[in-house]
Amino acid sequence: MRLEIDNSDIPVLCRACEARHGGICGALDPAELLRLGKMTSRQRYPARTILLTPGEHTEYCSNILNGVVKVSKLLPDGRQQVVELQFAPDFLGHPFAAESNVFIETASAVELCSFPRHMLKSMTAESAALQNRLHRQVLRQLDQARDWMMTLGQKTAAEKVASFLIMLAGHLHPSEADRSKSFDLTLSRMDIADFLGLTTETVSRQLTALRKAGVIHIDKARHVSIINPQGLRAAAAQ
Amino acid sequence: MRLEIDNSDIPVLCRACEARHGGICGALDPAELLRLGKMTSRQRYPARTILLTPGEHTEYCSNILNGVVKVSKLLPDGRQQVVELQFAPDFLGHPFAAESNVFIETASAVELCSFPRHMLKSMTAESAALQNRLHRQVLRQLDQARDWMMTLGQKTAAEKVASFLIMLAGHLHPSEADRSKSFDLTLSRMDIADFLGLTTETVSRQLTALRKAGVIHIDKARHVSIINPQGLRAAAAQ
DNA sequence: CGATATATTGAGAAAAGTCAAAATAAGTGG
DNA sequence: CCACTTATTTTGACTTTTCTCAATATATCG
Repeated sequence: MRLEIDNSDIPVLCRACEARHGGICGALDPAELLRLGKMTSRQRYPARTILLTPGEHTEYCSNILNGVVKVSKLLPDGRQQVVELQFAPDFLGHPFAAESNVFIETASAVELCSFPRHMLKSMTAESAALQNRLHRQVLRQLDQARDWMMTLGQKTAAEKVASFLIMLAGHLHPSEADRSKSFDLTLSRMDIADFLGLTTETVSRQLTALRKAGVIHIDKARHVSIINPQGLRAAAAQ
Repeated sequence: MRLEIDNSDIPVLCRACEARHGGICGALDPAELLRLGKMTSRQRYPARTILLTPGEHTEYCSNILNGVVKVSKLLPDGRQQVVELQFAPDFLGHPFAAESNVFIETASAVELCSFPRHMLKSMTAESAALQNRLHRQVLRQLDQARDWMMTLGQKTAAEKVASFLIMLAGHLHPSEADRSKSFDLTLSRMDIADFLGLTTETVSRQLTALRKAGVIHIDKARHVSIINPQGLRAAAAQ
């Protein structure tokens, strides 16, 4: 049996999918993929689209195909904490609960592959590998959340901003070597501040300090190049 | 068939276990419980026992039967962030990885029910219900971690301390009504500070402020009674 | 009861926040 | 493409919060 015969069983949508192997779909065999593919729709959202608000019900889950998604929590008085940034090929949504307890918004232009939650439910019941993959992603998310708790609770403003740049560079350019990374921030100073537990002014001042120290270069406020990765790591206390 | 016949299949150890129904064992049928029970040992640890350090390998997982377990992360320079407090009947350990990336220590006298990690691995492969329960616990832990990120990033020292007391009261007296809760702090001021991203002095000052405001009563530094639960919630910004 | 660890309190220093203004970037219609 | 408007970012001066260091008080343990 030739490979392309196998491949022909895979939905066209999935064959071209950048996220297929890394995301939860990597745990599915062609038959399962076909079943899921029939219920799936691919959608584009511009930056700053609200995808879900706390208390809102949804019957859909998604895979992130590209772009950055911002997950945050709100206090009654309006204070906001960004609790996670999600990148392709992350799974987005709650496999068991219909009601969201977080605020989910696109931070850049985003493409999602969405499918009904009940599909996920029935497929996890059949495929231990799928549930395993979902389980592992949540463990990874928990670990990241804990790392961020360390940043939020113990680090100084300068260390927080440096840590943020390192984290973002790692997600946007996972394969590249350390030196001279260059990327778009996507998030506004306000978003970064809400992620780091700082104010926009403090974020701006710390970015300026890193720039003046020759560690990074900033172009038009949103585009960052890391000139001295080692210096940045030192500034992040890592 | 009488109930006690069913019950006789359950290991003696498990029959008397306070955590059986709430913890992961609640997902197991008597046969599975018996299999796991044979590999299980119940152990007591005094307060401040180090259970696992970052990088250390372990081939065991546990259920917490009672007591409080402190999970923390360390920075190279010694700064510490407590990233979670775990209570009975939580599952303790990583179902997939042998190497720990956190520092785990008992915060009070603790009783654990430990079993080999490979047992968990083989049992999750067979029982979707067990994997599901583990998966749900991690989702709950992630949600708690996110709530704590909000506390760490956005709240003032006063709000952090009030939030901590509410959280602890909820875990130590889950069934009781709100009014006049009374409990032991278990953690030192240092531990609380490392959990809240504050210093011991600030924690102490904020506790004193709550005491002087008539919201709580403190006895011998470690025993707290909540006099005005509503005032405490208001102080926590929740 | 004394010794040691833990917690509280006070005074001054440092970090980050607030408010206001200026500078830069982005969006819009001619 | 440019001028104009609006939003975002940066910078400065000052305030507040929390930290640091030191002293005192209180608990815990043998």
